[in-house]
Amino acid sequence: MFFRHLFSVVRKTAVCVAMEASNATASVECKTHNSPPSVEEVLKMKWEREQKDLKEKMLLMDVDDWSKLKITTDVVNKFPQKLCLRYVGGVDISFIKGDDVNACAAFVVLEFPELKIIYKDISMVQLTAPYIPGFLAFREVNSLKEKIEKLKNIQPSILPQVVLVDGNGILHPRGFGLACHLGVLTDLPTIGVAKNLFCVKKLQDAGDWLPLIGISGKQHGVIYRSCKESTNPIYISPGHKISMETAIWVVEKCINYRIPEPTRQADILSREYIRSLCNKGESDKKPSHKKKKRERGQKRNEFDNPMPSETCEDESYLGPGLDLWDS
DNA sequence: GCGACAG
DNA sequence: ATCTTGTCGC
Repeated sequence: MFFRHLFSVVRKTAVCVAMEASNATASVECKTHNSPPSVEEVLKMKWEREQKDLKEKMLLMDVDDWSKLKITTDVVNKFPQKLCLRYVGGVDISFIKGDDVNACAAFVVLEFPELKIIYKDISMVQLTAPYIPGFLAFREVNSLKEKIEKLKNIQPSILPQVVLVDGNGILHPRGFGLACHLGVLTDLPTIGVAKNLFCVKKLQDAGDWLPLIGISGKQHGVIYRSCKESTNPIYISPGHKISMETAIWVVEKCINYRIPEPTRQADILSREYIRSLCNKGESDKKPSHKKKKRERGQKRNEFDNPMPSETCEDESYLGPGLDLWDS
């Protein structure tokens, strides 16, 4: 059972998590009408409304047959393809060191359950919006959405039945992370898979706390140990048109290494592209791909930073009743 | 006032 | 996100 892999968090990333205020106010603090609002504050208020509107279209349940049946490897050929999970997508964006605008976006489709790449779309994109914590989607979602829409047009037969997104789903200050945003805009099931815990609510006052093994109410996501080689967990939350249970099931089936294959491949390919940019002429925007792959360089990233030995006493795994933040 | 903050 | 080698362990 994958739930056995869930473990209580004693890592530093989790320490900063705080309890959500019961009287949830807008997370964007409006200054008292003394100083004029900064550009960032204006953006936050505008984007917060947008998130709220889009969130109404979000669906947190399994809507497709494959997600209800969860037919696995051995019987996959005995059923009509419509009932099976066959195509899993992954998206990721990589950046150049000193460039805030130009980045490389990758969208891949893997065949399931073999997890082999059958489609890839990697290209440079322009990211104009700034990155503001809690509003990642406004920086990245358009580039990703375009690639998905492109596939809808040129080869809808291999359109992924679910897309894994690097970033959070409902595990988000306002319950609407990048995975949700992308899901609603593309009308595809999405799953958020983050490599770091995003604090849903900052510690407001001394004494504020958050039970990781929850108390009541809504479950925002799970902390998931994806493989035995790494104690460093990932953070899974449903994005759109998928249930918590199915989201975990999909991620589990996509694990070769710590990061599920769809997003891992998207990450590898976009980095590779950026790298070939640097090796090539700096003025040329269209570099020719070099087939040179650094087998060892990749491998390093696969097993990220092991947990410090002092924090390794986490034999306390969470049970199936895991709750996270209340909403 | 300062640090933290998915990617 | 990005800057970065070797190294320890199964």
